[in-house]
Amino acid sequence: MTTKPSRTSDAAKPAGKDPVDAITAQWAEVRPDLDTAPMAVFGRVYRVARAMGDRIEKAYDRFGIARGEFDVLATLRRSGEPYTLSPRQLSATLMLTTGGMTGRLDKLERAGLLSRSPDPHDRRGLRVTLSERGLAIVDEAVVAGLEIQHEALEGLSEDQVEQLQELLRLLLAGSTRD
Amino acid sequence: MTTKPSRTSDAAKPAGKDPVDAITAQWAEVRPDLDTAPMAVFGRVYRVARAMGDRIEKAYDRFGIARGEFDVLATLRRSGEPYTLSPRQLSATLMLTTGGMTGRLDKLERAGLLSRSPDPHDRRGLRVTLSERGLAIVDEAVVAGLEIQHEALEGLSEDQVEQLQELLRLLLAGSTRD
DNA sequence: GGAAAGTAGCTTGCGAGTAAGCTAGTTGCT
DNA sequence: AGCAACTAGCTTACTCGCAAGCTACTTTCC
Repeated sequence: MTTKPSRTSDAAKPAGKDPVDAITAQWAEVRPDLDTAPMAVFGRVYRVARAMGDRIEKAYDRFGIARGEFDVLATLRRSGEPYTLSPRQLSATLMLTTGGMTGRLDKLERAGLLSRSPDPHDRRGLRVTLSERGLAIVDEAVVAGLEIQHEALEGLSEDQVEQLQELLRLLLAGSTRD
Repeated sequence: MTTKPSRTSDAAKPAGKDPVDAITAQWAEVRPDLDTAPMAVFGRVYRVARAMGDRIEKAYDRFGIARGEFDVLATLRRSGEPYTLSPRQLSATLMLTTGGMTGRLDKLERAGLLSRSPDPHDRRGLRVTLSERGLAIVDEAVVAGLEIQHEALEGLSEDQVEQLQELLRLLLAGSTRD
């Protein structure tokens, strides 16, 4: 629970021995010509993303929303008052097609967490606004999500988190370059 | 293409200024009570996972396989000769339901990349075996995927990659603990 | 002012995954 | 031996996202 280094820094080779190590070891055996280092990096990234996604999804369960729906509410929430954005802005921010956005908004509107109203300046457009209930729920859910994320970082010192942050920034830049 | 540091290490605060920074800054404004550090870490993890997944998916296109299908072939490949596993082993390894596995195997079998045969020791079971074509394709595809992953790491020095590796190991442990 | 091009949001059809349930075959207990 | 519990793989119903196409409206440009 506290800041246990979760072992990994005993000998020269930390050899934490996780599933990704097993996979890269297997590759090394059948294809010794390959450099498996990148595979290990991204393999862990994928697994962290998936594991944390699942956990957070489960945490949102009790608010009756899925993760994608939380993302919509959160985007509205952090845009500040009056918690209003257009479907277009939302789908662009969340990297979702307009079709997917329509579906999410339908569900959230049915649940009473937001409302759609016509854009007064452009009759093609809509304005999506967080309802009071939506605001309350997202404010609770974001805390619940952070809680889980915080727990997952307990094995790292503050310095390590900061280091990780910088390295991930580089990695994200490299992964989205071009 | 080479080893451009992609800028980020000029001043004290690297301030690479990426989309995740913008999001956390927004949160800090509307909810200054929240600790947004974990959000930034996992936000970047999600984005890297998604961006790289998309890229690799595209790279596999030219082999006529999707990413999930590659994963099946790769699991068989790295199990070594005779490149045979049961659907159960595959679905367990790939964290896929048996129903999902059936679908993937159907597609791959139809494409001639693997074959299903009865398990001689258990008449309930099957043995899935990589075909010659499947073996050839996965051996090419894995190289193509590594290429892309390697490129994404070009902004990091060898030391940084190693550091990142260790930190990700800790992060994965914390994300899958319990 | 009016046609062409662009933009907003919705609808439809499709692909891929899960969850739940089925059948056939195996293992374990008595 | 015989019945209960388990396991392997498949099927079905459902969800969710994307891609493509639609209508309505706006902007641009002559």
